[in-house]
Amino acid sequence: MAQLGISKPAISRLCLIYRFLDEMIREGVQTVSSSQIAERLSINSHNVRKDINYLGDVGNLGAGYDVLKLRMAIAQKFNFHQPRNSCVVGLGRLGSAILNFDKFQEHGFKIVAGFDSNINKIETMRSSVALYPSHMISDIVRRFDIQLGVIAVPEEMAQKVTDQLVDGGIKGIINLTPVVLKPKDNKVFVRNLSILGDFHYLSALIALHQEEAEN
Amino acid sequence: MAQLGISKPAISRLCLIYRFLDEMIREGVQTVSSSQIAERLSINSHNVRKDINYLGDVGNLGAGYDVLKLRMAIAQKFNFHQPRNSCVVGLGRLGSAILNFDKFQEHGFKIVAGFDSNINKIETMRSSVALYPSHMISDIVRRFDIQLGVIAVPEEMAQKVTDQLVDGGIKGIINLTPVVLKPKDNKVFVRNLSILGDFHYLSALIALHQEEAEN
DNA sequence: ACCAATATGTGAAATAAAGCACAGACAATG
DNA sequence: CATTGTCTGTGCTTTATTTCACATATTGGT
Repeated sequence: MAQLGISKPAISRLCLIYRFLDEMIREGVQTVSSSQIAERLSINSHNVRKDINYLGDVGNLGAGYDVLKLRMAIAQKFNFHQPRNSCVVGLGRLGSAILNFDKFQEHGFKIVAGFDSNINKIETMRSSVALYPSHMISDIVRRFDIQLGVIAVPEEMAQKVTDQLVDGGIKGIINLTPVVLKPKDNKVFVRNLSILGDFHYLSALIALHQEEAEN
Repeated sequence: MAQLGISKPAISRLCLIYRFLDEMIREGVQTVSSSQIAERLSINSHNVRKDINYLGDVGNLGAGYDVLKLRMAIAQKFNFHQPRNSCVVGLGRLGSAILNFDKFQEHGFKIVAGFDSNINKIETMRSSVALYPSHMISDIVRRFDIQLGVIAVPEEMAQKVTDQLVDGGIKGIINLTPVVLKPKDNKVFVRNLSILGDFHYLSALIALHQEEAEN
C-alpha cells in the first residue's frame, strides 16, 4: 500500500482528538491548547502538535487552537462530512447490539443493512434497519454503496462473509472475531477488534509486569 | 512504565500466533514453519521468528516448530495457564452479549461478575454469572480477586466505573466506550476497543486513500 | 507601546520496530 | 553416510515514530 503522507498512529490520534473536540464543543469551550488535549488524551503534547500540523495551517501561534476550526480541519482532511453507509453481518447478541446502537448515526455512519444466515431470525427480528439473508451480502453492499461492514459472525464463517463483502465492493471491515481475515482485495482496510484477543493481550502484559516486579 | 524485554507489537503478534496454534492443534497438525504462520497471519516471517525468539529456545533448526511445544512456550511466558477472574460492567445490549459469551471460559478467562447501576435489571436478568449493583464494584473486585474488567457503560459513566475498578485492585481494563480513560493507578493496563473509533479510523483511511488515488 | 507569559510550528535527535541476509543446524533421501 | 534442500536464530540495516529544543507569533496587563 502506498504513502498516506501521515502515519497511521497519527490518524488514530487525530480521530481521538476529533471526538474530544466534540466534547469541548458541547461544553462550550472555544479554544484549546495542545497540552490540554495531550493531558486529556494521555499523549505527548509535542505529538499532538505534530499530528495537527499534518492538517495544514490551523493553529494560532501563541493562542492555542480554535475548537471549531480544528474540528473542521480534521473533518475535512478525513472527509468525515461524507456519510458512509454501513452494515452488520451476523445478528447474534453482539451483532444486534451494534445494529441497534444509535450513536453511529450521529457521527455520519448510517447502518443501512443487517445480515444473518438464519432466515427465521431476519423475519422475526424487530429492527429499524432492513435485514437480509447472508447470501445477498454482495448484492446489497453493491446496490446501496455500503462502504463499511462489521463482522460479528461465528469464527468459522468470518472469512466467507469477508469474501462476500469484498465482492460487493466494501471499503473497510471491522472484524469482531478473533480470526485474521485475508481480504482478496488488498485495498480493503481491516480493523480487528477481538475481545478475546485483548483478554490475551492484557493477560500477557499483566504476567510480564508481575514477573518483572519480582526481579 | 518499565522494560518488558519484548515489544508490545510482538506481544500482540504472539497472542495471535497462540490462537493460530490452537487451530492447528484442532486440525491435528504437529509441525509448523515460520512462513506458514506468517502467511496465515499476514505478517512477515522474519518477524515471526524474531517474536518467537523472545520465548527462548523452542524451534527446531531446519525443521520448523513443534506446535504443542511452541504453544506451551507462549502460554508459559505469558502465564496463560493461570485462570484470570473477569467481570463486565454495564449490562446493556453490548455488555450482556459479552457476559454470556462462553468462549472466554475455554481460554481461562472466567467471568465471575456482572455489574449494572439499574437494580431492577440485575434482579430480573437471567444469567449464569452473579450480578451486582454498580456501587459494589470495588468490594466484589477485591473479594473475588477479579483481574480483568470490561467496561460497557454509557460514555459519561466510564471514568467513574474505571475509578471503582481500580480501587478494587483491577489489573487490566477493556474499554468499549470511545472515552479515553485515566486510571489513577498507572500500573493498570487499558485496552481501548471503540467501534465508533474504528469507524472513524477506517473512514479516514478510505478518504486518504481515495484522495491519493485521484492524484 | 512594551514586556512577560504562553503556545504553536518544525527541523533535528533519539528511540522503537520491522525487514533483511546469511550462517549454521537438521532431516530426508538415496 | 554423504549430499541437498529446508528452516531457524540473529546481528545488521533500514524505516517509522516519538520526543525534544527552540525560534517565532500572539495575547494581555501595565
